[in-house]
Amino acid sequence: MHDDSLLTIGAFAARARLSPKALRLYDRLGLLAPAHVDPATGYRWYRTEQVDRARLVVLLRQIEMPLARIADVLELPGWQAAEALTAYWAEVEDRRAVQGAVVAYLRDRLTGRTQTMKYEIRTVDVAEQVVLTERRGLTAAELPRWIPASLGRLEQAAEGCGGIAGPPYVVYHSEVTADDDGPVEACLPVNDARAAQLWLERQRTGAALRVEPAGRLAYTRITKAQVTHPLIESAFDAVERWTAEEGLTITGPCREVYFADWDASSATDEVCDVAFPVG
Amino acid sequence: MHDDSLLTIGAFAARARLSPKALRLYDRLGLLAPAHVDPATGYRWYRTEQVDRARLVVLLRQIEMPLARIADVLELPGWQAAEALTAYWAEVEDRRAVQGAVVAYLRDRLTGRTQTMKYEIRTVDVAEQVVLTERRGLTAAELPRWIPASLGRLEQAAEGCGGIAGPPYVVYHSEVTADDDGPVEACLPVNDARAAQLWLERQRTGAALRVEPAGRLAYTRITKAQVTHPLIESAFDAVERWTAEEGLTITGPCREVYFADWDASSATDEVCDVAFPVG
DNA sequence: GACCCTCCCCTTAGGGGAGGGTC
DNA sequence: GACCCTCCCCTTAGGGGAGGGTC
Repeated sequence: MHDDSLLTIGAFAARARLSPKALRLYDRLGLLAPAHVDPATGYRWYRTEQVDRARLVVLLRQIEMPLARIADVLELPGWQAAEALTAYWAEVEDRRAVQGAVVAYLRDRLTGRTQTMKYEIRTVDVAEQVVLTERRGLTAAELPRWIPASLGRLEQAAEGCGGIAGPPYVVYHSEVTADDDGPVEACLPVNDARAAQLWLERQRTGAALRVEPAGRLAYTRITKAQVTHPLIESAFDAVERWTAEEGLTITGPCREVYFADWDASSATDEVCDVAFPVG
Repeated sequence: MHDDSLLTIGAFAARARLSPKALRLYDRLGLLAPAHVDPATGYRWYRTEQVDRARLVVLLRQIEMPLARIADVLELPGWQAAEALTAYWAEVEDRRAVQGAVVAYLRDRLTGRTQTMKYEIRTVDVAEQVVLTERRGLTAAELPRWIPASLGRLEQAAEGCGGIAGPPYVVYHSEVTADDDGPVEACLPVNDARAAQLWLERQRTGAALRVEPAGRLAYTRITKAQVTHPLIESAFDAVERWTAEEGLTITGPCREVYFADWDASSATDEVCDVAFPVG
């Protein structure tokens, strides 16, 4: 009746190393339709050449790519498919890097705060700076949205103020607790203080201008994966403990200095200094 | 009516950084029961001290630990909880290592068999060996179960044959294809050929004794993550291509030599040599 | 008015059947 | 007799409502 070279669903499944159940699903989703379906019996018949495509699906499922995304990849020509694969895997690895940081934090916490996490602490002397700032009372949950938005506005504004003179940073004027945050200040050093003054008077935005005094910072450098609650707290804790051990005094509120391009960084790239002014 | 220090589900959720929906689920699963439930209204009331436990659940969910497993971890004392966490994460990393190998293979395949995967090929001269063997026709799907079972039996048997004289290996007497495998032979070198002969006559098991002639092997060393279809095929391919390039001739069937303790190895440990006899 | 309650439906990728034809 | 078909139910960790009380 039908072509002898056609395979039943069971035979095809065995060749492709997957189950008839899976094949019926892939058929229904349009991912891998049988070469022929008997209109009377509903029997599915597959062609031997379809095994390659089926095997590819099996492999992509092995790396847990969702079927919808697999469908997209299957439509792409080879090299673009390889790029899509690479992009997908990069997402997976980034997520895993963040999770790895969480695991490190948890291990510490569960073993009873033995704090085995290692942070390398350094100090740096910074000169006086004129900074454009925005200030606001925020809860911890609002921070991840507000910080980029505020820094974005400040960068925009800096163009009229002689340009950006250094990396943006965020100052936490009250204790960084998880339950409620006090005033938070986004800061961006600018080159031209007088232009900034004039600009502010004209614009009447929420921004302000102030002078950040020269001083010494104790800091530790962390990766993008670590810039998240509650991980980042353990970095702050580490700097605080270190200053105490060194006999230094904390002379101001803690801050995060974002020295790298956030969007261009991957989870394991260092992007931020967690710092306290010390004396 | 109720204690002023109690929190509503909404307030508690905000502090713990999760949703009321999630809290109701955790309540139902017995993972995190409210301190008090009003019998008349069904309102859930949480105590402030419960926030820590809730935060712990949030962190464990961030690393995608299943709720059932989280429930177990929560019952453990601190250091054991840390061990359970470590065990869980090791599983995750192992799975990811295997998937990483699949990604590498796929990248090659999708970019059109440019075969960018690098295998370091070496040769080694092996002396004549007396080996205890089991032989059987198997499909690829049956291999992962049969190999360890067979080698287990041979190890058992080797005790009566002067002990194990070298790493076990598996010989594929027909082409290693995915669709159907021909005869496969599990081999274990033993020290005492005469004892083995006597032992075999007494036992009448499925095992046999033969002499593996001395010769040269071309091989590449692979990790546990790579010992899986279809990855391992690309390793065999690489060895085959290398022998052709070197002007060598393949003089016998290919084999896998398991030189490391399989169960004690992690996914990224090297465990196996993929080899061809060459002349 | 804002908050809380209990259903109920939905999502992913199939596996495990039941009940009934088909090679 | 072994294989295939189409339902139908089940699993995870919640999110999105609807409809109706509660602070």
